[in-house]
Amino acid sequence: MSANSKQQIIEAAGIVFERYGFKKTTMDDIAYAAGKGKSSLYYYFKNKEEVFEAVVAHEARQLVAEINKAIDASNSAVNKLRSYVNIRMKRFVQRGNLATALNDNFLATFAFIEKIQNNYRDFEVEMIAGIINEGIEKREFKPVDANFTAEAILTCMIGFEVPLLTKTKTTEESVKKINNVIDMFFYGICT
Amino acid sequence: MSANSKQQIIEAAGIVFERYGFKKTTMDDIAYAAGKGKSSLYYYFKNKEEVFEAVVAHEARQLVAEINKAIDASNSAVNKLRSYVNIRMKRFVQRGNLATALNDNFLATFAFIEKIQNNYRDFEVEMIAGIINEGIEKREFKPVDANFTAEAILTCMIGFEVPLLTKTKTTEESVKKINNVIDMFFYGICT
DNA sequence: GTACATTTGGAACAAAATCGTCGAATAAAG
DNA sequence: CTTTATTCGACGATTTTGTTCCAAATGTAC
Repeated sequence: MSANSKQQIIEAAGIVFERYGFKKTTMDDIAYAAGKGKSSLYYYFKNKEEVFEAVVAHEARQLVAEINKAIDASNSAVNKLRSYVNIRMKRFVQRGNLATALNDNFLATFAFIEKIQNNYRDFEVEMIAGIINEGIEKREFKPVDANFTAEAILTCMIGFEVPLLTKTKTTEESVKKINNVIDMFFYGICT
Repeated sequence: MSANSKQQIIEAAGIVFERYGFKKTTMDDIAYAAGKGKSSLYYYFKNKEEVFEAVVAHEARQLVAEINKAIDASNSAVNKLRSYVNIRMKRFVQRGNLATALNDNFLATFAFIEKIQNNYRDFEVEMIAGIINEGIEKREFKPVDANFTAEAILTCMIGFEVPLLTKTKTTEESVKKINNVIDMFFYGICT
């Protein structure tokens, strides 16, 4: 099982999925983009959905790396949280196969995406909670329940993703809106 | 035959074609986007290709209007020619169903597109020739054969479209390149 | 070299998608 | 009401697509 070939396929699939979405992308498309025969894909993946999941997982890893970098670059907890939200939203719209995956039945697709995302929810909560805890230590935030607050913020953010999935709105508009909400969180949290 | 419904379909089809290209777009996609039943499309169009042709024709008309506007706004013949080239290239990449129509067999698609475009070639030659003639009258250009020169410029421009069709390059890069060539034309033409 | 595991792709096939047609339903017009 | 324009659901024929199977090719260790 060459990790090289597998990665190659994942990256090729990422490009094609992003262009055409999940439904319209055929295994032939992926194979052609990866420079392999169609049946070779089945040596590395069980089916189309598994390829898609691998792509999403790969992009999620990239996203995490990017977020970590931005977080490290910020000094205050407030800025860390802000960077986190901004990057996450931007990514979700731009490079997101998650977003372009919608084609036919919206609810079915959304459930499909949600299932994949759920694996990362815990991770995200942990990350946000970490930032909040740091903010509490630094006296930037009130001593709230970090996990509970993190859950709330994340849920709120997911709420903002839904209109991004349905209507192809501008990122800016949504970022502006969500920043307002984040501000609300801050003014309720900050000492 | 409601011109309204037909136009509605054409515009919806334009959006879908632009997103997915000719091959990946189904009649269902178009119908859904236009808010009609699939079979209703066949009341207005013979088949998928005819819908596509109507879309391209529609966009061509828009392009012509845009070009005419820009040409009228320019004073010198040199600037008119430059505006013309810039708009044409930009359009070709951005809103061009012509460009996104490529999916599988490149040559077949190209032939398909070429066939449609040929109807407009004469028109374009005439337009360029008009600009050149004006330039000659105003002593901006040498008294060259306007039609022949127009043919040359157009052919040259089509040559620049090919890499735009194959590789998804930036517009800027191509515009820069073609502007260089246009400059070459100028320095060979200008008095 | 042989023996073995890894990797690839051609052929085949069932299931799904898709195009375009037909006829009936509905709306508009006269 | 009669006629005409328009829409849509259902259907058959054909093509596409997802997936499997198997043999060929390639690499690897002895």
